[in-house]
Amino acid sequence: MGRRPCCAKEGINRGSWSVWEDQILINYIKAHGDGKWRDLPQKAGLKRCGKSCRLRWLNYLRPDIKRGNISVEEEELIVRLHKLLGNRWSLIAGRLPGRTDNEIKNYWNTNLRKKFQGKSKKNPKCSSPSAQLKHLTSGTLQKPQVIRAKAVRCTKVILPPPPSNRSNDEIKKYDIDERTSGPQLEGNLSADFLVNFDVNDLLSEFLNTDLFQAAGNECNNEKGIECGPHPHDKLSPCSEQQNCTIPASMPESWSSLHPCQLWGSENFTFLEEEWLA
DNA sequence: AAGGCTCCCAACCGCCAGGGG
DNA sequence: CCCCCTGGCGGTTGGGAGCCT
Repeated sequence: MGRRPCCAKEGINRGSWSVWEDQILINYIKAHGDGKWRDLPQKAGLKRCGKSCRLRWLNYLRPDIKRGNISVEEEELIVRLHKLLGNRWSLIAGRLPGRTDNEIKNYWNTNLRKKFQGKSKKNPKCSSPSAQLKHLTSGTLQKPQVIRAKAVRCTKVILPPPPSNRSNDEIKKYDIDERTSGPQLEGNLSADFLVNFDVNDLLSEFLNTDLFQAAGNECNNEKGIECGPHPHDKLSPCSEQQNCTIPASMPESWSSLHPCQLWGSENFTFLEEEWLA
């Protein structure tokens, strides 16, 4: 017995969506919310597979989708994140607000793959970033934790909780710009949410860029966030009292990779909203 | 002008993980 | 446990647009 198809193939529209189909879907989701994709087409009166409706909504119709060309900053970010994460498009998309995994995947395949792949001789053991991750986690760490990361849409920088001895004003200052809102790691940084791997092995190139060079001892990043020790501490050691400067030229899109996110001293600690051990 | 070719990207497909019964 | 359903992910496809000859 084979896999049950996600929907009946007969009487189902396929291919490009028409304007009126889009409108029906938008209206339905506005009224009832998304989810329950299997039932949605019937309830909404669409002759489409539920999966197709989901895809259309997530990749094209959502109001927060950013359309238009990928900027230079976004492209740089994609390239760096691809080096770091490999073909984990949803994770990469999670760092680019308004961009979808499909869009980034397409952009990579059409514009960047030829440009950036096959340039360097690869270590066969570490032929891809994910392979590197596996290699690192199996070899250098006591307890490998990475299996799969659930992507989150990047709308807010994740910070460790403010030190408890701060005043209210200080804590307020510590918070992130209200322009961005969305998922934030709350409470304690549980080990369940952390994935550790050696920054020097995996990320030295990534971090050793102009954007991530420590430029001083005072934290004067544009959001006024006080930072703790950063991953590039290893590259440019500093004490807990010494913080790092984010260059003013840092593109907005890079805020999703604020070094505060990359928290840790012994190992580079990469935070995602959810890691499944 | 027209036919062939290439590129782009929306859409599809199969697989997988998690949750609930 | 096992099975089924659902949502999510990454790889692939194919139609249309644009370019070239």
